[in-house]
Amino acid sequence: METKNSNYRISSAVIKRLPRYFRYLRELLEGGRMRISSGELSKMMNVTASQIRQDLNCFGGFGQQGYGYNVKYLYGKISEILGVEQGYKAVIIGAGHLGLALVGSPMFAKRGVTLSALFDNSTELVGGEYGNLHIYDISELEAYIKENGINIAVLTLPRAYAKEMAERLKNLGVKGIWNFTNIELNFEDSDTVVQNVHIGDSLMQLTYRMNSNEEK
Amino acid sequence: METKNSNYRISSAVIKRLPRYFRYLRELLEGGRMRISSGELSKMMNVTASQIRQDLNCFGGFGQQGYGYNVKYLYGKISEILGVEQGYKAVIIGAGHLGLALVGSPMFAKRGVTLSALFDNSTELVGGEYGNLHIYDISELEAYIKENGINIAVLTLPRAYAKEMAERLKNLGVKGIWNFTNIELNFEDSDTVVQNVHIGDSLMQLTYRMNSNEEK
DNA sequence: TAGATTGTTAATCGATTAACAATC
DNA sequence: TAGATTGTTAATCGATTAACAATC
Repeated sequence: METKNSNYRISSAVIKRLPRYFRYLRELLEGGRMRISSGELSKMMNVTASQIRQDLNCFGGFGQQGYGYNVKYLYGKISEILGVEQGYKAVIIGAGHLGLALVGSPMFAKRGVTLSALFDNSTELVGGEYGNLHIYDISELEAYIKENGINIAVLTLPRAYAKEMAERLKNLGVKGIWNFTNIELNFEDSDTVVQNVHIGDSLMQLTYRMNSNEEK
Repeated sequence: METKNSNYRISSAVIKRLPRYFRYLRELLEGGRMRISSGELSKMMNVTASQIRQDLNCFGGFGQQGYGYNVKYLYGKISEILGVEQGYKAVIIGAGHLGLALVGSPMFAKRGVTLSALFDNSTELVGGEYGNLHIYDISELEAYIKENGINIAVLTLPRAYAKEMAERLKNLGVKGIWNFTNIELNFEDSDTVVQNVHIGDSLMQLTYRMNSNEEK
């Protein structure tokens, strides 16, 4: 990427905000908007204009004084930063409801990730199709991943299998694991990164807020 | 709740960490562990002991000098803070794969939330059952929610319906909306709280990290 | 040119960590 | 009592906001 300062570490506070910029810019783009100022975007997103300018400047000067930001250009830059242009390829491991829900969603396509196949260990499911994706037996995992250059594995299998499966995937050279089991996986110092999803934590934030609302 | 300082605002940094404490404490409890020190917990969780003590002290002195924290007691306190003891009752709106995946998960039960029913607008699904839950027609929503004292609605319906449905729920007096559609809902100054889940943001964090890993 | 808005530095604010007295 | 570990204050660190010169 030819953005500035590729070396110094971007704070995780900034990283967590990037996907939200991506979403808002996409909407602006789809709405046919050509340009946007940090001031106007800040109102839409309920953050300060200062923060937006600071965040973007971690990666480079994407705007123009007196003009603002070109929506299409900025969207492209953010996409680049987030790896959307990399054309990552993913498989889903576990063809239960959650796996199938993910197949049915436009989320991956919008983010430049191509879903390639499903895997399961149930003989009932294996051999079937869902949303144009074939469901393979889990024993075919090694061959499939190597042949198809898969970078990402989505874990939607029972948590009991998660750790073992993650190891297997790391050894296969899969570079990203998106983990929906409620286990916290992590590979320190590995070049396989794990993103743990704790959907229950979100439910807890909701109930916390409901609860503290009530006290007033 | 009889914890200290119920009045002053807890920072959102702390709130976001609470569910993780809840998870770790639960595991300790299930493992039969009686007590834990901030030092040991900090090693398990990869945070500083200082942070743990600070976080817990926002709500009260749950430990004991020279001893540490009683696991069961602390778990109880955290549960209280997070609203787990409130016995919230939830319905799921949208009986697609995502909705059904949630029904099948122990997540709600573990967090003190009782799933009560599913709603959908598809005549094929309405009248059916899934995981002991009845699937009602969406037209029955008003009556059902009032009769059954539902506090939480989980939105797993197509995003096009989300905004309208959220309004409807707010007017029905539902106190919490857990929104899985990719829309950002918010009710300022309402006593209905919305928790937006942006699962795609998590995917983007994964691809960001994969991408920045590659640059090295 | 004048107006607008960025990029960036400096100031502020808040969150994290360190340290230690209190106390079990 | 001695040892351990909390609760809490103070110090540090980092993130956010404000301000403004640069510049389109």
